[in-house]
Amino acid sequence: MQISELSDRSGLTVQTIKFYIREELLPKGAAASSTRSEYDERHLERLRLIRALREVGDLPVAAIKRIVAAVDDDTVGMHELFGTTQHAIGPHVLPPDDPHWRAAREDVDALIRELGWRVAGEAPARDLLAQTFVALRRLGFPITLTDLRPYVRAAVTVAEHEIGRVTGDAPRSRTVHSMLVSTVLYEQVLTALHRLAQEDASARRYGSE
Amino acid sequence: MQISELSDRSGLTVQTIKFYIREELLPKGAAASSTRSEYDERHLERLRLIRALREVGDLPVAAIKRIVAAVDDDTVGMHELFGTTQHAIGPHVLPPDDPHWRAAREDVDALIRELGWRVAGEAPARDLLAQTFVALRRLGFPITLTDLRPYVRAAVTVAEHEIGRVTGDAPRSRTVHSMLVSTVLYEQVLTALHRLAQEDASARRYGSE
DNA sequence: AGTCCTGGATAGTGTTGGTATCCAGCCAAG
DNA sequence: CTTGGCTGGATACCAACACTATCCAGGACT
Repeated sequence: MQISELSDRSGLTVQTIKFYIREELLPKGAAASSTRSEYDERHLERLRLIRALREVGDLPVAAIKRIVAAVDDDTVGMHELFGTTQHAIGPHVLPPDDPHWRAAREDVDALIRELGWRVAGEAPARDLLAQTFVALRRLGFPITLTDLRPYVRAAVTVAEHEIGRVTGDAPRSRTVHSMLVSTVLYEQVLTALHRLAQEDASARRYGSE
Repeated sequence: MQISELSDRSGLTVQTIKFYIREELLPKGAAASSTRSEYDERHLERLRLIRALREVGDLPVAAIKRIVAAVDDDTVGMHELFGTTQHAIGPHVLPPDDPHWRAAREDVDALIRELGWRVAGEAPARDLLAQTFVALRRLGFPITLTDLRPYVRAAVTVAEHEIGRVTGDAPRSRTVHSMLVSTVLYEQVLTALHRLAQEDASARRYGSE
């Protein structure tokens, strides 16, 4: 397959594909001559993955690069890939040395301990949650454990469902894709349904007609 | 209050505040002389809101501008503000004229009809969901209604909780803030907890030590 | 009187994610 | 065996975004 066919089938321009090769998101094709390379289904599949992570997951190119590097490394296990992905999707806020921030971060850590969750200490999602706590407090809407309970329950239910979906004796590449799909794409599914459910609830509460 | 005090108390630089005034996110202060203006608590509150929407919600400045315009317009009701916010947060993908896309979008519309949800036909979250469906299919992980059920349940539970939190006989500005907090900030709470719960589930499933 | 701060204007910066061009070198069709 | 189109590879360019830096002259405080 030539690059133009790869372009047609992936829906990305030739320039963009070249760009992804330069950025090492996509391996180059097998050189057939000095001005021609051969691409195969694996390239197409990789492009589909890249496109999903970029367009749906809105991940920066640098994050995708780290993810595909882990995908291509057979020594990386499922749980490690998970951590890599979490680090890649961020957020990449370096927490300011602020007492409010430290307090919020401590609340998050306490919550996770209390729930008995096994989560890496440096997981970026801890910072994301802490950052949100700080903002909520600044706005005069302090968060309470009671407020959090429905979120925790929802998150647990959904997460368990997702990990169950990944499990299976499929080949590694399939399992790996499944994991990325569960974390990155289904996060969007949850977000979208959350927004839609909110609009419905709002319509019920405030809507007249 | 001078602009320097506003800067200190909001944690934003003077330049940034000037920039927000230029961009009409923040009204200018009351001119006290040709080179001095007076700012009050409302300016500070507005800056806190802007900061939360930017840093936590990651909303573009243009979106925040539309939101605060609706906030400041007393004729805009709660549900309208809701719609404005949803449009502002996007996504702003103009759906391609693609049969796969149209099919996915039809699936989304059918799902919403089936659930009996009252959601605007042009709600961007419909497109977000459809876009995700397309990507999932392209990657060979088609979604089924069964897959979706836990997400729907989680979304409904959480959304109901949120709308309940907004309700109350507080002054409009408080209610309006509450609604924005619920939609933009609690979305991040849900996302963060989802990621943390996933990591825990993954650790349980794959973790050795 | 001197120093600092301010509003307002204009210009510049760094990052991100591509696009656009150009150049030979090939390859296949006529 | 030439001609037209496609290629790999390199370089330059671009637009959007969210600030950031400078400059200016006019107050204000000390």
